[in-house]
Amino acid sequence: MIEPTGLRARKKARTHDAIADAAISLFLAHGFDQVSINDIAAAAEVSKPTLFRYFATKEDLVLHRFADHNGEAARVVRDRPPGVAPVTALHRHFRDGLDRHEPVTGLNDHPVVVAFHRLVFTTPSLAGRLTQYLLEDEEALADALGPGIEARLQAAQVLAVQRVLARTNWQKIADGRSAHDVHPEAVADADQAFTQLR
Amino acid sequence: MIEPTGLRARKKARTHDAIADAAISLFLAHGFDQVSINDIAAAAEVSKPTLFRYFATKEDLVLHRFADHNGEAARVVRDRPPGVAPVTALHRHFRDGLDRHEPVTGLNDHPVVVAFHRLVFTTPSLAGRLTQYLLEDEEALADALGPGIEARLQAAQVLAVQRVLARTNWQKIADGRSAHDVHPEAVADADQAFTQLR
DNA sequence: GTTACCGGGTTAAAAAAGCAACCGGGTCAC
DNA sequence: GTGACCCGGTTGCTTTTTTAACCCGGTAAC
Repeated sequence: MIEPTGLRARKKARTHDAIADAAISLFLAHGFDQVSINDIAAAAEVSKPTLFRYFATKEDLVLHRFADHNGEAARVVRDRPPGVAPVTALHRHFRDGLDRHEPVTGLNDHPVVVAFHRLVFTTPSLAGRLTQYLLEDEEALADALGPGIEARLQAAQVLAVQRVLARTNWQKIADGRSAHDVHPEAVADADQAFTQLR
Repeated sequence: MIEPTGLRARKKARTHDAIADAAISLFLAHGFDQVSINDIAAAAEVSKPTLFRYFATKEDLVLHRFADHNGEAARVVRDRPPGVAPVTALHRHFRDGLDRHEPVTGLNDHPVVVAFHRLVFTTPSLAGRLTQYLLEDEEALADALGPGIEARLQAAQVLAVQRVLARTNWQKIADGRSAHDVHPEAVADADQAFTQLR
């Protein structure tokens, strides 16, 4: 997967990042609804149509970071080593995420990450759009698990589990505890939840 | 002269500066002939045709700084206060340049300015193109001075004087002396030369 | 109750930039 | 001497970006 490193691609990536960075820092500073698209475009030194060529909606300016994880669950299942059950692979992957303190797991106490999550969870339109992403993820995972209603159900349950685990972790950290401190509980919760899934 | 502050103009100016800065720093580091247009375009993160849309020739990458002074002599004459002779106005303007240690006067000991001048004077194609610029300047000055052969002659003499004065100043500084040290001689030389012009 | 503004989002046309391929002159190898 | 390269510079086509204008829903003023 050697992507083109031409001038065009490089500048596109830079513009994308410039817009996203400007948007998120403005949102964190003043709140989602207090910042207009025009403000962001001006801060990123880009015109409004250009901004919308990179991000379909205002919400996506925030959520593209989650979108990066789009289809991740499905990929984990598809790429699992032979002889490993799908749920086991997902379990391991989630635990790896906890160990690496990945933001998606909620187990990250970096101030900007915490602030970012609070922004998402406390802004209705963002939380709403985020669930849309989760639904797409769910569908992809279902396809990876196979045909039939059982696959669909399992996919829904897995993503529900991950969502609850992540929110629980984030809540503990938002209450002031450190990621390191929370880690054991997070692992225990995950182990229990995933074991129950089988 | 309120120039547009739109995005287009701003980015154009930035691209222009990026190309010029990349070019000059590469030229100073490795010499004019040792650096190719492709090197400069790559360093400025710009394509070759784009580079040539901003600068007509390789030489102009260096000389656009002189080009900024294009028509300056003519402007000084046109804008002189009433009752002041053209040569007097030019004389004063040159002396102001000396006092402000403007690079065009040669009386500037900043290392990159000195290196820049050496680059120009020791590279034949650059020195050649520079005289082209001087000729245009001369014509403009002649027009500002009025019609007829006398105006043309005087214009030629004024620019010749300025050129010699600047080169003399630069030579002294290239020999290791400081601009502050050379300043009195430079003023004396200028006063003598301009007085003789009348 | 319209009038007028503001915010998210779209459109069409024109400018700018990128890319690839080329030209013409020089130079070096063989 | 001819074939292969490099360099300065150009050309035509495509992609990207800007600009200004607009649509639509909400909301505040009068």
